Amino acid sequence: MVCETIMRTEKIDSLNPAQRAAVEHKEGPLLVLAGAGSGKTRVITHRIARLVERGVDPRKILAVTFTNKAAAEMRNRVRKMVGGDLQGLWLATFHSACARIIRISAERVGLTRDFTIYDANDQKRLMTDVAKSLGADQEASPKEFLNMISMHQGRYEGPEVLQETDPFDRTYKLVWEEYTKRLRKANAADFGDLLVLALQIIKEDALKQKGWAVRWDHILVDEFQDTNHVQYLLAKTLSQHTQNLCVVGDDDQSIYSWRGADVSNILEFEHDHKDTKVVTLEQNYRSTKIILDAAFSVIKNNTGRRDKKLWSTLGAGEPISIYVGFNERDEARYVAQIAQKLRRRGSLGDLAVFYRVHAQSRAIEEALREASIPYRMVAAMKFYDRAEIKDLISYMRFIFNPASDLDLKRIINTPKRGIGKTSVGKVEKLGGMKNITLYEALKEAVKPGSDVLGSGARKKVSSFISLMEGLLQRASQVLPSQLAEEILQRTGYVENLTHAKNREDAQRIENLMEMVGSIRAYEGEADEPSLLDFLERVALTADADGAGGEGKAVTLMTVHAAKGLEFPEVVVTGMEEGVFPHARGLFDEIELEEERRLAYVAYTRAKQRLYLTRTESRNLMGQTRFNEPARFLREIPRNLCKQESSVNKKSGLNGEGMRVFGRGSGSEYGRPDGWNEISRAMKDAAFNNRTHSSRGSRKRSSGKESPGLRAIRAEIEARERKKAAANREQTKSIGVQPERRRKRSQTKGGGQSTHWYSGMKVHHKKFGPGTVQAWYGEPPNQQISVYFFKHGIKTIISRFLEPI
DNA sequence: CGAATGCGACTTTTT
DNA sequence: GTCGCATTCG
Repeated sequence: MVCETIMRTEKIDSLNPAQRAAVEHKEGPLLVLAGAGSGKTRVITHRIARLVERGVDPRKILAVTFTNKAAAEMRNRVRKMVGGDLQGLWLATFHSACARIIRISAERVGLTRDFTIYDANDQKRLMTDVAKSLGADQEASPKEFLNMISMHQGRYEGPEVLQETDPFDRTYKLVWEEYTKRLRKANAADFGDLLVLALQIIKEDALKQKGWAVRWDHILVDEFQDTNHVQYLLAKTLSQHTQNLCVVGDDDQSIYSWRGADVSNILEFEHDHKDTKVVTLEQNYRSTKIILDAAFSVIKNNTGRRDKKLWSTLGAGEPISIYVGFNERDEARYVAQIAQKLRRRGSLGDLAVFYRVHAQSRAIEEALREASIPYRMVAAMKFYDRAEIKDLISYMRFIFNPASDLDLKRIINTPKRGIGKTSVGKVEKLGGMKNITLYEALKEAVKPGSDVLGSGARKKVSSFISLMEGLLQRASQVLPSQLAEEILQRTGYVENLTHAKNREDAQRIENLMEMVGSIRAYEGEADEPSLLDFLERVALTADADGAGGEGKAVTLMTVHAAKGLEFPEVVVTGMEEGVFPHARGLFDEIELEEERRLAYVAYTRAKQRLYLTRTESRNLMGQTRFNEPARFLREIPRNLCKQESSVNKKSGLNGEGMRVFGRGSGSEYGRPDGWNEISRAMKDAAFNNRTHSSRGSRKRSSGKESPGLRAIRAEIEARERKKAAANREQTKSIGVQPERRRKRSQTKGGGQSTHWYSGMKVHHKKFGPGTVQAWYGEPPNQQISVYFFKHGIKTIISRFLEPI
């Protein structure tokens, strides 16, 4: 304890030599390779403080981070260090910094200061519209179009890179151009645009060595491994005149390549910047040695990483706990047990539970609620996602920027005011013809002499327009919160809910009140509260980080959300092939390595204790799966682990299994008998096998499998081997097909085979790439089939033979 | 025009 | 299991 305190103090007050070198570095490019927990944020904040101390004007410093959270934290720390005198320092996320730049120079890229930022939802709705109107909706889904666009944007490429000769590219190009046109017409920009447009502006300036290009003397970039090409170019262009570019990152923690992050930015930084000073931070101040060793033994399996290994003086610490649950509820119960243990110590806040995908949180939440353990979830946008909140925001956005057709369409008939699809469609057409915004078209349509609308609709539209005009006026006179209240009142939104009188509606009203409250809170906290600023925050803030509600509660979040955080105790759930690593990455080396980095990030969040859990059986997306243990589990040396308990102990398997499948509740109840039989048989086999192998040494039990199992295994393995090659080819070719719109076919007959399994006849057949459908018994029991991920029966059998 | 119903699709990560 | 969408019906 004493030791720890000393350590802490030292950590705060002094820098180690490497850190100091990074902080003191004066001019020229600087690359800081900062391993997990090596004091990366400290280096940046100290460096900023040091620059100011050395007389650099804070106005000449730009520090960019990736998340709002990081930016806020950094701001706090710097403020403390420098003592409040940060006037003019830019410390922001890439996106908000770019938004700011664009607002100031909006006219140069065809926007006005009041432009709206479209989030993923808005983008999708707009794209749906665009694709439909161009008849391109058969070529790809809106989401796919958007993905392609954002990929190109991230590389700083425009539609002009597309080949006219390629039929798909030609449509895609049209779609892209139309999409951009409509965005601009709505005076809006999407996320990708923010970066691209800002870069455009800056590049223009760079040619003449003026304006934004020479605005800052020092550029600092955090989480550099997550930057995409545009972000890289932004940093580079902004620092061209001084070369004072400091980038900090860790290639092992690059987990955003799926959205365009380019690790080569960090791997090749030195090639691109002559005379780069490189500092590597390898001393870890966060985790115990065991945790670091485990993390390293996993990450070292990746290729092409920069060589480094973290070390720590914090002592070996506890072994890593591994728990094998029967199903996700059992797993969740185990999590709740850990939480209870901490609660008795009064340190619930020390615990964080991670999962690969949000869908996993459900079971955990339920178990925690059942045990009355408070938790807070770092969920993406749950609150803002609610319809009523979106409505209110749409009102506010429309009032702020009446060119936003998307918002107008959302609110024009919410609450119901008799302006239906037909009317809107007519007016939309008018707008399209005259090339004016929807709102302008509405005004046209009610002018005397116009015959676009019938008299009934006309009247309703007029009254809507006057309602909006009234609110538009108020916008400039009152604070956002006041405006919100007036919207809710004057549009009859709240009244409408009050009348309806459902339980849900009451909740909706409450949510709206909460929203108004949070706007007020914003006004109290912001330097210059304005509608513009507020809406920008809404658009650029995905993490609704629980408004300071740290308190005594367990933290639940995805691994991605956990990056940059640390907790004394961490549980990583769902350590199974197909869950973590996620099924999508299973067949691709590159993606698999990213999953591995993700695991690395997860493990290195833990300071003192790390728990890893997996399950025998997992219900996810409506299907029950029996997954292999995650390779990220197997890659950890056994001597660092301790198996807490597992299904082969006491009630874990048979008792629980019977309960769940025999007379469980919900969808599990009443399954046809075949289900029980197959699961029973499998579990029995597992049980028998486990009782042999789990005793004593942890060696693999290959010699101990029963003759029956061995035979089955041999047979299946032979078959699998034979199929493997063909299978792989097939998977490959299927993967690229534009056939995705077609439903997966369930043609009978093809590829069906039968195996004897524990004295039971099991049929199985290939169902899709990497998935095998298996069932027990004869039809009509087929419909109770189980989907075995990846290898089918082999998965189950081989799993039984593995200790972990 | 709007409500009800059914259907299907979609389930990785986020600024 | 959940959501949004589309179609249908009143």
